[in-house]
Amino acid sequence: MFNNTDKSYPIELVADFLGVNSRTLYYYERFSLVCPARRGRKRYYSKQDISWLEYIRELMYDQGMNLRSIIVLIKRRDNVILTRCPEDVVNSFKNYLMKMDDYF
Amino acid sequence: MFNNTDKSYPIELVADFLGVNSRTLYYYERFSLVCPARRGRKRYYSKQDISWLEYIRELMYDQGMNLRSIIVLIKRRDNVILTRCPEDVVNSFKNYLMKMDDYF
DNA sequence: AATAATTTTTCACTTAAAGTGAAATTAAAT
DNA sequence: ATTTAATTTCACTTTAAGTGAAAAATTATT
Repeated sequence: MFNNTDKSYPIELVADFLGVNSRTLYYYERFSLVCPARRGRKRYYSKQDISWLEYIRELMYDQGMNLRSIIVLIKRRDNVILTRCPEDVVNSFKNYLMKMDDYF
Repeated sequence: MFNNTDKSYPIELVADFLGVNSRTLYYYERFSLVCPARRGRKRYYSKQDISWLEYIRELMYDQGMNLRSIIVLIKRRDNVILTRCPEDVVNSFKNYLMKMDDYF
């Protein structure tokens, strides 16, 4: 139907699919952990975004990582992360205005 | 002076060396993350205990892991862990009375 | 033995990360 | 213009990790 990088799924659907609150997705977005497309003001996520978000949950709940350490891996361009992390997320960390630092 | 597994260092010295509060070491002990010897009621730690504790701190602060996930790795007998984790700690997880579960 | 000193234990507290509920705001649709 | 729906804001909750201080227990000293 949609290809992997087509930003087509609205936030409620994604939240529902992942079993998380949509506020959690807004929360992740503050750290640029995911970069949905905006059409109008609505957010749309790709399949890749969704599996990346699933991977984040796995890292957190199975591997016991926290958001900060996931961000560190993205900044480091760690291989484990890069195979899964959408390009737009990686790019959002190019400007070394470090996302997390505003909030912590 | 002492070999690697000699339990010879008292808690205050270890806490001091690691830059943590001694209460933190008691806290880790509740989860069997470290098993000091007791002579009288005093605790004594080995060199291996100390470098294992250092590794725990590294996992937590550099790798962003949490105590629960470190415990999961010990239970899994994960290779990364087993090379560092003292035998008595590994053994303390043999009885599958899972340490963490009483408290969480 | 009595007292002092030290270690351990307990209890309740602090801090920070992660997440969330609900109202207010803003934009889009009718 | 009014309704509808997504977003934003604010303050709150929850949990993990850690800690301060007093109480209890043990060991050492006089």
